[in-house]
Formats: sequence, structure tokens, C-alpha cells
Amino acid sequence: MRYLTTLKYIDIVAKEGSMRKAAERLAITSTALNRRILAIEEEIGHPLFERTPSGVQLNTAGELFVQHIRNQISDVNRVLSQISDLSGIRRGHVRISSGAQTISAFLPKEIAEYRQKHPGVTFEVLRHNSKRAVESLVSHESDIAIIFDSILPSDIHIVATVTQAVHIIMAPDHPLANKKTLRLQDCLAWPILMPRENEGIRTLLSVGQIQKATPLQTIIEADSFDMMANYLTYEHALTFQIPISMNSQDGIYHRLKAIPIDHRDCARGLLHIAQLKARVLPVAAAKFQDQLVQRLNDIFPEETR
Amino acid sequence: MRYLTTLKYIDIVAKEGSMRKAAERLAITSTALNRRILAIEEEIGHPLFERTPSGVQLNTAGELFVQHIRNQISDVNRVLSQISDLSGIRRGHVRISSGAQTISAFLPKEIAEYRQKHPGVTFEVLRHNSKRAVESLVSHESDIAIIFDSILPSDIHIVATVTQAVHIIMAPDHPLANKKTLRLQDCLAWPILMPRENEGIRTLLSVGQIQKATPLQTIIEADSFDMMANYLTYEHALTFQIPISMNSQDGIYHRLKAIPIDHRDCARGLLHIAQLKARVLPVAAAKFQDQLVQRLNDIFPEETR
DNA sequence: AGCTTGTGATGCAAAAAATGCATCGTGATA
DNA sequence: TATCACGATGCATTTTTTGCATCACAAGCT
Repeated sequence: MRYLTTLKYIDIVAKEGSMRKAAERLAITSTALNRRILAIEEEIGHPLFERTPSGVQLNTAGELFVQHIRNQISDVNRVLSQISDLSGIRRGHVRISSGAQTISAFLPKEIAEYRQKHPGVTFEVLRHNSKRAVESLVSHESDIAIIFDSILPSDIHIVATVTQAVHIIMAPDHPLANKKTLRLQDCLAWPILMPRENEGIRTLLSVGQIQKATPLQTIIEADSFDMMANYLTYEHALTFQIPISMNSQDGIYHRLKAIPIDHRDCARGLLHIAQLKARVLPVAAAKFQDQLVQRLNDIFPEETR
Repeated sequence: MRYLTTLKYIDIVAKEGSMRKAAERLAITSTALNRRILAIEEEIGHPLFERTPSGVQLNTAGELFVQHIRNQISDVNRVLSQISDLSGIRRGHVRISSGAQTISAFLPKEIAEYRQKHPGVTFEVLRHNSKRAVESLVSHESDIAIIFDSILPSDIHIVATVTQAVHIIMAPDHPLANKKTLRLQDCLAWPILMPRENEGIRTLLSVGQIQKATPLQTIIEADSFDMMANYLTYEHALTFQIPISMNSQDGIYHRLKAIPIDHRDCARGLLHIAQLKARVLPVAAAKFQDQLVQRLNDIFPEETR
């Protein structure tokens, strides 16, 4: 949209922290960019940036204005895709930000199913930790965030929540594999593979460890759940996981045993689906969000609110 | 704001229903206007107007886009006044749309009090019936609406609600003046002054009349509550009113008697304070809204939700 | 039927705005 | 102290926008 160019420029300058860099990225000269910024500041009657010798930085007014700009741009895109909808086909783009929990097992299936119904819709899945996921909502980098075990600020709207008990994962021939539930002290005797990415699980576990003074024998910290899951077939070790990350249909988890930790040792985590408050999602994103919520209700009927 | 000119143009054209008229109002030539419209339609990839020999009219895409435009313009103004706030003084403009209920007695006091705290804030009070009040919110003509006894569509957000029992108003020396409550049949013997503007009261009363088959003897229908109130000092007649319309401090109602109608004969009406959903109000409007809600809580502590 | 009136669209020239180049002044940095 | 990268500015150039004159079309009126 042509009339939004100046706004986009401001957004980029804010992100780059320098007019010249922003100009380069925008493929225009710094002069033109500089002039646009000056002009709009003049028009607003208040500067948006603080000029430092090493670049520019948003001042308070600028922060307000940039937030507004991102809102506007999102909203334009929403309306434009709504207008495209009028011509028949549902098009659109959905941007989801999530931690590792749902990326490998849960989301792919959901996206595939949605795209089967609406092939015109494209997706963008960003792997973020909780804090970054929230930021990405606020900065309009993503439409929907899936956040595990994190307190959310008041400008985030929680659409749905599902509780997730941490499970202990092991090979099916592991000595503990026939138990119904496990205490944390049962794990002391075994080597532990600790997930690195999912800070939520670590936090939940560490609370239990400190309370019970049960130091786990961590032998490997790893990014990849699959790597750890595969490792379990070679040594009688243990790792941790939440149900949504375990794809029941096939894959490695199908050949492993998952046993919930006793709730006295490890609290259940909360998995939120969230969006930015006071924001109207594009049709595609809203529909996909509906599907996610519906699915959580189906898979975890007891744990969803 | 310069970058919004095209958007404003579209808005005006939509309102005028003709490019040439809109051009005149905007003090530009129809050529320039026409070209801007064509250009943005080109950019969107979809026409916004239907061309008829007698002018233009928004099509579906246009309706969507114009709604979006009004949103944007409101939002820009909000942010701009927020930025002005940074320089110290609170400035701003609050637009309220209300029926007759609150205009004469309630609102003036509230506005005066608010302006004492923030002299830079200006007000616009529009007298509308419920339907128009809702429309004015949707079209961004007003920020806050006060609506009596009307069902609100789903894109309107109810901020607060207070129940209002219809009262029968009479001179202090009226034979009925010493009763605690009155039945509708008590009124049959007396001439009735029926408020014309406040359709809410009429609806509430007519339900009672039909159920009880009690045809009231309406001798005067009038727009002005004050006129009717004054009339009561000359003839032993009755009129109807809700508490918020009666200024207790001084004025004519101070010299009259108000007795609630028995709830079996006339249901209590609901007075809503409402705004457009998914809209962030400008600081001034939001603060004033807070004040209104607070005040309703103070005056009608039992009836507010 | 013919005329008038009002509508939006378009070719072309003039006016206005945005852009790019060269350059300045200014703090931070080595 | 020299250098560097930054944002600001004067001036010529390019691009965009505007206004005038005019067209094509449909409706209402005589």
C-alpha cells in the first residue's frame, strides 16, 4: 500500500536504529528517508526519534507511534485479505510463534489439516521462547502465540489454556516402565537427558528438585527432543516431555513409554494459546486459532479451559 | 496527517455519494479526486465504489475498507493526542451520543466536573435515539454512547449498566403524592403527560398497559421534560421519568414528587454506557468514561453492574 | 425525439513533491 | 589527532499530483 510507505519507513528505521542502514535495506538513499522522517515529525509536531551520533532511537512519542503503525499495517492487511475473500477463494497468511512444545508434533498436523480446507493460506512458524513469543505478538511479528508455562502481561489475551503434566520418557524395556506414576526420587538412580529449549519443563522440574533436594544426574543437555528420544533406545536413561509434544500416531514416541510424574513432585504446566489484546485477527488466523482451540478441547477434554 | 488524505477522500466520497460533490467539499477538482480513487482501487486490486449515472456508492469491499479507514483515523487521533499529552497538558476531544435521559440533568454536571480537572478537553454531545447512537459509534462519529433500554448489537461493548425504575412524577400536593409506590391502575383516573423523545420509557410503559389492559389518558405528548414538569404545577396530572433524568440538586424536579411504579406493572429499564468493541478510546474519552461509570456506581450503588 | 444536466473517465501541460548527489557539521573511536 | 559513521541541508532532477478541457454516458425534462 503506497500510502503506508512513510509508516513502513519509520518502522524499519526504528528496527535498524540507523537511518542509513534502514535506507540501504529499503533500497533508497538516506536523504530521502531522512526527509520523510523529518517531514512526519514536523507534521506530528513532536520528534519521534532521538538522534545520537551512532544512529537514532525511538523516544516515548516514537514508541507510541510505532506501536500504532504496526497496528495499522496489520489491520490493512487483514482488510485487504478480507476483500480478496470476496472474490471467492480464502487467501491469507498466518504467523504462529511457539516454543518447541508444539512445533514438532502438534502444529504440523494442524497446519496440514487447515491447508487441506484452505489451500490459499500460507503459514509462518517461528520458534521462540516464551518471552520472545510475547514480544512477537506485541510487535505484530506473529498473530498467534503458543506459550508454555509463562506469566503473560496484561496486553496479551489468552484464548485458551490446557494443563500439561510433565511425563518421564523411557524405553519400553526400562525397569520403571511398568509403573503407573513416578516420583522424582525414582529418577535419581538413572541418567537424565535434560531438554534445553523448553525452559518451562526445566522450571517446573527445578522447583520439585529444590523442594525435595533431589539432584538429578543430568548426563546430556540437548536441543532436540528427537535426539534424546533416540538415545533412550541405547541406554536406560530418562528424559522429560509434555503430552502435546508426543505425537501418538507414529514417530519415535510411539516406541517409548511415557509415565506422568507424581503431582507432588512437579506441578502441571499451563500451555496457553494467546493473541494481542484489542487486535482483530485476519480471517485466516482467526479460523486457524479456532481450529487449534477446538483440537485442544478434543485431545485434552479434561485439561482445557 | 498528510498520509491519510487519500483515506479521508474516500470517506468523504462515500458520505457524499458523488465524486464531484465530495471534490467541492474538499476544495479540489474532481479530476484529482477521481484519480486518487482510481489509483487506490488499482492498488487494492478491487473496486471500492459502484459507479452509477447519478454518482457512486460503496460496494462490499468499499464498506469493509471505509470501516477500516474510520478506525485508522480515530486511532491516529488517539495516538496524536497521547503524544500531545507527553508535552504536559491533557488535551483532547470527547464525543458523546445520548438520548434525552442524561443530557439535561446528568451529563452537564459530569462534563463540568471533568473540565475543571482538564480544561484542555473539549466535548461534543449529540442527542440521538438508541438506534442512531449505536450507528454513531460504528461510524466513529462518537466515542461513548449512553443508551436506554435497547438491545445492542454484538460489535458494541457495554462498559457499564445501571437499572432505572420508571417513576411517576406529580406535584407535591397531588392526592397520590404520599404513596410509597404506585400501580399503573392508580394512574387511570389522572391525565397523563407522555414523554415523546424517550422511547425507552414508552416501551416499558406500553408493555404494562397491554398486559394490564390499562389505557392511560394521555392529554399531552411532549419533547421537553421541563415543559411537562412545569405543567404539573397547574393541573393534577402525571408524567413519567427515570431517576437519572431528575436532577436532585435543584431545578424543577426538586419541587416535584417522584414515586416508583410497582415492578409488576412496569419493568425496570437498563441504561448502558457503551463503546465500539475492539476500539481503544483516546485518553480523554477513556478517562471521562471512567468518571461516568464511577459516578453511576456512586449514585445508584445497588443498580449498577 | 431531442435537449439539458449531471455523472465519472481521460489526454495533456503545469505545478508540486519526492528523490539523489554532493557536502556540511558533529560526536565517538582508535 | 585523524578517522569514521551518523544525521542534516542546498540544489538539480525525476516523479507524482493537480487542473483544464473534453469525452462518453445515462436520466430527466420539454
